[in-house]
Amino acid sequence: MQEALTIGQLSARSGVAQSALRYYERLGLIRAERTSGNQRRYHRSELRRVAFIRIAQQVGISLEEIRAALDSLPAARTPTAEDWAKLSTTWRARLDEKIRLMSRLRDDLDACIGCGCLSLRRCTLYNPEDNLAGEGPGARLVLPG
Amino acid sequence: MQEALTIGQLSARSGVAQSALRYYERLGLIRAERTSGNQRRYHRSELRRVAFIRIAQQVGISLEEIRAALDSLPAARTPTAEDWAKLSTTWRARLDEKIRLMSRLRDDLDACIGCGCLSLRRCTLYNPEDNLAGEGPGARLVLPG
DNA sequence: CTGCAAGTTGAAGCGGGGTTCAACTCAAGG
DNA sequence: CCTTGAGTTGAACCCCGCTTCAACTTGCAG
Repeated sequence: MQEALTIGQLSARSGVAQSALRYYERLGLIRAERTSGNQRRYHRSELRRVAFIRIAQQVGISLEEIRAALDSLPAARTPTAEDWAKLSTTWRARLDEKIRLMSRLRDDLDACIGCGCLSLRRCTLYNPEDNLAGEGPGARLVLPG
Repeated sequence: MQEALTIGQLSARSGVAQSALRYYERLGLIRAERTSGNQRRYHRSELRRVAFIRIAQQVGISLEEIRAALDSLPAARTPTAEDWAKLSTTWRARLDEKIRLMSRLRDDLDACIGCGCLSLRRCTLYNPEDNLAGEGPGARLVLPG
């Protein structure tokens, strides 16, 4: 098993179920060669792809988006450290954005806890873009009773 | 429309589709009285519940969990500011935890970008609990080629 | 050569979070 | 009244990310 990994090995090493690996293959996220007997054999570099997929998922990226990103890797050669780093960097930006949003949500929530409000119309937490303004009487800042 | 809201009004004010509101009702997340002609009429406090639901969803909480949390609200009276604040505070903790996890993910990703690695076995990013240790040859820290 | 674990496939199922549809009924203004 | 828009229902459907199943076939150790 020096060169190629069986699906069982890839699964054990990556912690991803075999069924999920086959599913990823169907979606074009990973690739496998076949033995004469039609069994999958994975190149070691697929380990890295799988790792990348799981990490991206944790960042909240859909499999379709991940596929698109992976498609940008050079097909001709095994991706280098720089190739991966480049992709990771774009994930890093996504992560930053997510963290930023969640932090804001938290801060807004703090403000709302202060007044006990969860006002739909005024609360930045629920209505960040203020796109429901001018709706008539509207919710009040403080609970009626 | 001083006292009760129709489903159309609640939908417009909350930005949540009518179908979703009916769905939430089926799941026991919100309630409605009925007119003599069987139409839903929502108490204004339901606006607040809906706001709460959407916020909780953004934090990544399932509808079932949200239902459980909302069930802890006093059924006998309209929830007060303090009731909401108490719930919000527990969400705040969830948010903190999520932010903590994502920040760690980001820091780990930074480290990995530094070395170009996405090693399954060594990388804390992918294998935080180190639960795959001792798997044989294993992935190397630096890409083979 | 045999026997058993490991691998193969397509189709179906699942849980979450809804949307869409058909076939009605209600409410309210002219 | 009558019309028209708003509401009602259950059932069916959708997308996502998988898992499970049945019915085989391969690979390899003894």
